[in-house]
Amino acid sequence: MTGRVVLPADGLDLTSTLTCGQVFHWRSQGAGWLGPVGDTVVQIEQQGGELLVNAEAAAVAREYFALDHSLEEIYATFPVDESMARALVFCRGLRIVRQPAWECLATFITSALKQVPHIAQISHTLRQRYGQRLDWPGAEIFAYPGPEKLAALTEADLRDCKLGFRAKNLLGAARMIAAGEVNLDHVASLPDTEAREELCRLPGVGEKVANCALLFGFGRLAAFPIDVWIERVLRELYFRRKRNVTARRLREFSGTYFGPYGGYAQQYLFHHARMTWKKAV
DNA sequence: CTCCAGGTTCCGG
DNA sequence: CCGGAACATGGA
Repeated sequence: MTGRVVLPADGLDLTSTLTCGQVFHWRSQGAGWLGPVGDTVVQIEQQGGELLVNAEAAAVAREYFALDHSLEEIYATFPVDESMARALVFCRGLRIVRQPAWECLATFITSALKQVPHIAQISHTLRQRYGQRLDWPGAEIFAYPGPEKLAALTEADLRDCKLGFRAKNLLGAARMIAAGEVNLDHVASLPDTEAREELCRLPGVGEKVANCALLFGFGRLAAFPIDVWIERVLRELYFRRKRNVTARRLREFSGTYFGPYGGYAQQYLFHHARMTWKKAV
């Protein structure tokens, strides 16, 4: 056990941040959490308005948990309506974290048509079989395998990790990135629209997965992923009793109505709906 | 046994 | 542009 450092984290809700479905590999450990961020092991625990973190991971944690995001300023941009207000009360303190781009993108490629626990299982299997073992006493922690590592595998290898039809997509994406056909560093330098188009060149990456990657892995806080849950939220809370509301219409609405931090609004609506609309998985 | 899950892609109106 | 169907796997 290494020394611990205290980070001021006023207004943070660590638990909802790590369990809201933006990231899938953190393990509950005592009163806190243990997991890798890139190739750094982070052991973290919230005590009131402070975070206790292992000293060598302090800088990584500060960046990852986006402690520089001013939540109150973000909340001030949310649209004023009853649904948004309920979600905010329920999720206050939830932060959009800054995930390493590749592992975020890859994880959401494997998320298609899967429940959250399954996504977590796939992530763990991939890490355990093909990721680098990180040095941490008393626990086996693995980094997410890089695109070059996955590119060298076969589709059968990945299907054996229970990826199903997603195996071909993850493999294809890894190979395109490993070959330099798509460069994630370049994507990071592009405006939102162009970055999204570039990501959509990868197999298994459509609007939704691209927006998840942009929001959670590229810090594009306006990106608004529309999945089955958010589509229900939009249709039932914002288009109640409206006929013929197309996907395009929902996309246009969500792209403007929720403002410059639409991604935050999206995650709050998503988490709130999932936790309160019965049978929370 | 049937249904659905943080979708994408391809196909026919 | 829009609605349907196929695609793997596991849990309810």
